[in-house]
Amino acid sequence: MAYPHADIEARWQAYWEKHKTFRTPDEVDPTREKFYVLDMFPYPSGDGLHVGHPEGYTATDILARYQRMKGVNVLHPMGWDSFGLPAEQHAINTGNHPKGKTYENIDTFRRQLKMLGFSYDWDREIATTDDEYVRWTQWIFLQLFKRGLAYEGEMPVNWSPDLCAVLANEEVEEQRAKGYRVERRAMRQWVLKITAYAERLLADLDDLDWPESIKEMQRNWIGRSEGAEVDFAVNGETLRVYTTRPDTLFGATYMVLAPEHPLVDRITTPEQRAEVEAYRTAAAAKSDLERAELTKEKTGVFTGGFAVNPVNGESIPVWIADYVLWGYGTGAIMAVPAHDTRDYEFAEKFGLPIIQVVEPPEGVDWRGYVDDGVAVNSGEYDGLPTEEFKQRITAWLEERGVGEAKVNYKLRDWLFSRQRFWGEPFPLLHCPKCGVVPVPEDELPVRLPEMSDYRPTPDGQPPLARAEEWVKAVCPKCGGPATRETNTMPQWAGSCWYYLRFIDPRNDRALVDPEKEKYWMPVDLYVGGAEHAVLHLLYSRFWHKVLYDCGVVSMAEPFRKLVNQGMILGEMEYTLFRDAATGEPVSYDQTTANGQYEQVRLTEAEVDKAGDGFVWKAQREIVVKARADKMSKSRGNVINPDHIVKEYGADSLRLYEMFMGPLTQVKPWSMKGVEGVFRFLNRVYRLVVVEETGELSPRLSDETPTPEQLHALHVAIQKVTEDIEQMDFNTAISAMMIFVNAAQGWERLPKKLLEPFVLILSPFAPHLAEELWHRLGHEETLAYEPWPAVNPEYLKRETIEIPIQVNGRLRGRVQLAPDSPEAEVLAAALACPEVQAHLAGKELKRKIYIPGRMVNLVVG
RNA sequence: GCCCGGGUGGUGGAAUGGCAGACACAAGGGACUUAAAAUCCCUUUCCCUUCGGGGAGUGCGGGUUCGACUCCCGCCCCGGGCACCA
Repeated sequence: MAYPHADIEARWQAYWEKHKTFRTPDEVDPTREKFYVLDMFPYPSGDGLHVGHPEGYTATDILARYQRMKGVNVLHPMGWDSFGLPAEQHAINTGNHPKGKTYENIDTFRRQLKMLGFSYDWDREIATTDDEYVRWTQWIFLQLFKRGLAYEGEMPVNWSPDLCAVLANEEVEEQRAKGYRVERRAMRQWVLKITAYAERLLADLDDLDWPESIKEMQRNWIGRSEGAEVDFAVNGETLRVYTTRPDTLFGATYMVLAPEHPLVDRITTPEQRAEVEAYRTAAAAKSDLERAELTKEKTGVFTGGFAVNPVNGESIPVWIADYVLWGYGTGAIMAVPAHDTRDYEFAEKFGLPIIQVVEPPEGVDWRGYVDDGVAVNSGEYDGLPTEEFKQRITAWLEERGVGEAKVNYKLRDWLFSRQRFWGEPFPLLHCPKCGVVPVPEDELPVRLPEMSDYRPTPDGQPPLARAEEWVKAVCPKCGGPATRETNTMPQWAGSCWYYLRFIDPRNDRALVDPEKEKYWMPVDLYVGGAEHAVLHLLYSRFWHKVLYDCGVVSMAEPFRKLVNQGMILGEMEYTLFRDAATGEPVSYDQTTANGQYEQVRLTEAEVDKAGDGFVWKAQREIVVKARADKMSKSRGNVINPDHIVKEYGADSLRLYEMFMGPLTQVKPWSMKGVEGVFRFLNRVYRLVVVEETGELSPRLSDETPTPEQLHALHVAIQKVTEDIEQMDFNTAISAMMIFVNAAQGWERLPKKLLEPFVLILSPFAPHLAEELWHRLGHEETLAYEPWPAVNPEYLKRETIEIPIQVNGRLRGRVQLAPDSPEAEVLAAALACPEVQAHLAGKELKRKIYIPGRMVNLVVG
């Protein structure tokens, strides 16, 4: 027998919808405290919701419901990141506009989310594919364009012939992992000048309440480095290099240019030309990734040219090698093999000289020593510590006009166009007379046309180029004929600013009303997966700063606090390996990568822990594989939230996902664990209702709760309150379980005792809580009932138990009043018989009392 | 290679200088039942025990402290991110 979760959940979801319980007022009251709690909105894929989604969504929902009960004005919205490749693929396959499939998927997602009882203000729902939303995405792009932050260039890009699309550097890995080919190709592209904001994006990270790991990832991505540019003379020309170690200039024994460097042509000697050309051709054919993959073995070719080192007039050979990147610094380096790992490898391979110029600490080999030290073999600079040397030599270079201090970033400009149909069209026209002209703001949005063929063209022309009528336009400047830009924006565009639109989703005069923006921003808590650590979060911050500079938003950073939920893995699986040929079981640690094995699933009962691993009970020398894997269709270990809700109810799913462990941690799914929280909810239900009859429990009473009951209740209130604030949801649930375990043993259950308990349960299991609240005699929703306050009086105990240690080992306990003076506690401790046995015949050297916690007696 | 996390019973986890293993799962035993399910109660880190208790124990090795899962030093293993950025 189980509590009627299906009825209860349907009833309260209907109630919330009918009463618009979670509607956030449109008008803002600046005097009211606010809390903007945001989930990373999902891409509504055709597969529907998976169990990973409700993890973060439940966490934010608990916070939202809790804050409402604290009287805070809460903004808790949901929407759809609805542009995306799967819908476009569907359109290509069927010839139908991707819109249809997209909005069907949204309907599925919305139904599934409502089924889980999240307290979103659904009146604020937005989709990035809505015309009204696209309008403002395009508007923001125009602001970037007008500020010179969007430019067009013939760029070497990552072209995927399978996707017929250009990918951002950041996306290459992801798409390759999915099996798509990616190669280099030069194409006309729109690029956003994110590098202009590199310094601010880096500096403003410091004040954010984000996980340190995410901030660190962004810092690494931006990759700021300080150093110097130095001019070397080659054949009367200047070869400029970038180095972070100008102090090692005396140790430069050769130079390396990127194969693409324009100087290569002019310095290559006739004897070396053929070899150099061959190397350059080979390098050009490789993608960035292929170049990186050949890391193991350095390659390069001598150009025949020599460069003169400005600090000592030495002539050193100039090589080309693909370990030097054309896109970073000046595309050329001075090589200091003694103190740079890459240069060292290269010099070793090609027999180039290695000169020590940094003295490492005592006992460390100078060869390949890359850290700071003291200068040697550097003329008048000998003896200088690295840091000081850097400054002196940079000043010297600047004085002579042969170099300067320079800051560099790894961050590249953001390749912003895609040769796809299903994205925001660029609000730009190409006019033969006026060049690139923005579409006037009052003509936005530029809508996508209806088409019959959504395929991209194999030559890289976007599908929009086929929409001949759509492409034709009139230039707003000269009135002459113009053509529309046929590239579209990447999926990131819509997700860059959606958190702003939630504040004022139906505004048709501005993307957000400034007064409302000022009230609601920043987002107080942003929860989502760590996979967006760099891309989405960096792009959003960039756009936000541009909007800040435009005066559209009032502060420089959008997300005050960020939390990443940990991934939910499939169930723990025990696998026995058998030799495919003989059928003999093979120990997992004996298996090899190219061996052929039959894999057999074992149950927990068939295995036993042995040392670090698990063995097969039937044959204990056989080690089995024990691990939980990522959920995936191919592994067949995907848990469908619909099934869980059907079987156990939404409250159980919510509660289980919060009870599994700390929110931020990776954790394996356990069906048994779901049943565990389900049993807990059943027990809660039975405190109030007699399950068989549906009648109120005869144990309920109008009496005043006993001190013992109040104590248990207020301990729970305190723990749940603290834990919600710290997002330690698993221990909050544990505290409620402790209360319910105690309550089961009580003969009488005063309503005044259960009511506050139902309230603290409500953020976690809102449907059941509403039902019980109602059954306890309330007409209205509990969503805005004041959060129960802890009464410290009830937390006090008449006596407390003090553990007594002798030499740090627990030997006994004493019962005392909590405010007993130290002397009394120590006397009781010494009098304790179990303790005395360990004191006998020894000298008492020290007595330590930690008030209310414990006693330690040190004897010798 | 570098940078972050993390390592605690059979399992998920709790305890952030003061009783290691809360809470839950699994397992074992019992009650109820014609029986089963459901429910409820008990046991459950390991080893020894004369059943009073004793000893060991939070990846490994050291250290600090009256006291260390917690702090410090060195190492091993697992997960994630970055990876020729000069």
